[in-house]
Amino acid sequence: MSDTYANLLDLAESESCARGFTAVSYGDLATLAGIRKASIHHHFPAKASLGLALVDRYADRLAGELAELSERSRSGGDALRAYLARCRNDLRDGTAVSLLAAMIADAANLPEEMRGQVTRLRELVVRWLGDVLQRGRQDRSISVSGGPREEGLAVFVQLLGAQLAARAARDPSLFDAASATISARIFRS
Amino acid sequence: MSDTYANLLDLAESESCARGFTAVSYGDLATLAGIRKASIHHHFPAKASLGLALVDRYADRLAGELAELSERSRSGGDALRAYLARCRNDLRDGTAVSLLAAMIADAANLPEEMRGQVTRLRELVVRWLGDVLQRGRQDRSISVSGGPREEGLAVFVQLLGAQLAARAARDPSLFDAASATISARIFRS
DNA sequence: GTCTATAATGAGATAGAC
DNA sequence: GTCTATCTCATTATAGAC
Repeated sequence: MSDTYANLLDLAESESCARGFTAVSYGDLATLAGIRKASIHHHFPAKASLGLALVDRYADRLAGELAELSERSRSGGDALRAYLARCRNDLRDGTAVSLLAAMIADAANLPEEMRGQVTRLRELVVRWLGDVLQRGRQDRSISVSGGPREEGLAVFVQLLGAQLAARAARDPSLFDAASATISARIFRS
Repeated sequence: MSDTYANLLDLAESESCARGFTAVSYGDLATLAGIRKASIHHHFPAKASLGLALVDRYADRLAGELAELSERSRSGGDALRAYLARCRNDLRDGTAVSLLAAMIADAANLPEEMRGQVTRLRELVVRWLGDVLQRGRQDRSISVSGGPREEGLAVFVQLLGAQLAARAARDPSLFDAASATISARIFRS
């Protein structure tokens, strides 16, 4: 794994969060990386292989980060708060969303294999959110009316929509307004 | 009524709901309409003009439909239920979303003028949802904890996320699962 | 690993005949 | 209004030199 390889993945991720994987071209990446676009084919023969490498790397990182986030949090409420902050942070100045949100928005134009990975990633996050809500209910930091699984999915899609609406308006504060009810509805204390 | 013009808009709308406006080409539309792509330029000289006509026509139709939906509903709860059914119906077999959702997902790649129209459309719907929640609170068909405006925005982005997640998975039932908490949380009776 | 050069395709768009 | 023909440009991708 050369520097260029990882650097190309970094650039592809950043650009995909801003405009979607489909809109990112080898020409864009070549310019950003300071090499020629033909050179990118040495690392990623086809664009689908770049996409797969991108989502696979992200899946590993996300699973690790969520696990770490659970461990570090002293309550389910803390973990959920940290996840909210993470989503908010991915918005940058309102020109981007998290990679998972970007891929869900763009899924209809993604290679089939990539779309399957996106579904698995969504299920991973929804499951994690359900666990966090369950934990928060037990430690009394969270109050949800429905079952943790369906509430986890509800939180996920609300944050997904909030991120995409904020990017569309290029206004990160829209995310805050659109996700405020999660805090208001769920957190105790 | 004129034939090709309206037909092209219909086809562009249908394809945009499935794959996003950016992914729809003159070549696609020409094949679907049974004409040559050069002929499309007679009706829409540039693709941006097609996009503008598309979103403008949708804005008119949506405003009318929402107003009619308010009038026909006997309570705020009924109006919200009808809106939920409308979103669900736009999913078709899980391969599409409502045009507004599709444009928000694709906004980063849309012509600037189109993006402005998308923002105005989003504000229109969020305002309508806020009014409906307010009305439902007064007629006691709806129970919301927060203010109608922020709850309206929350409902909007949850439905936005639910639609896009369902399209990504090509599974319309995912929309049902992801929007179930709206009914559970809000409706009285 | 990166380069130049070059397909091969498909996109949006224009000119002008009918 | 629709056609053929053509243009320009961007895209993914390959071959082969260095």
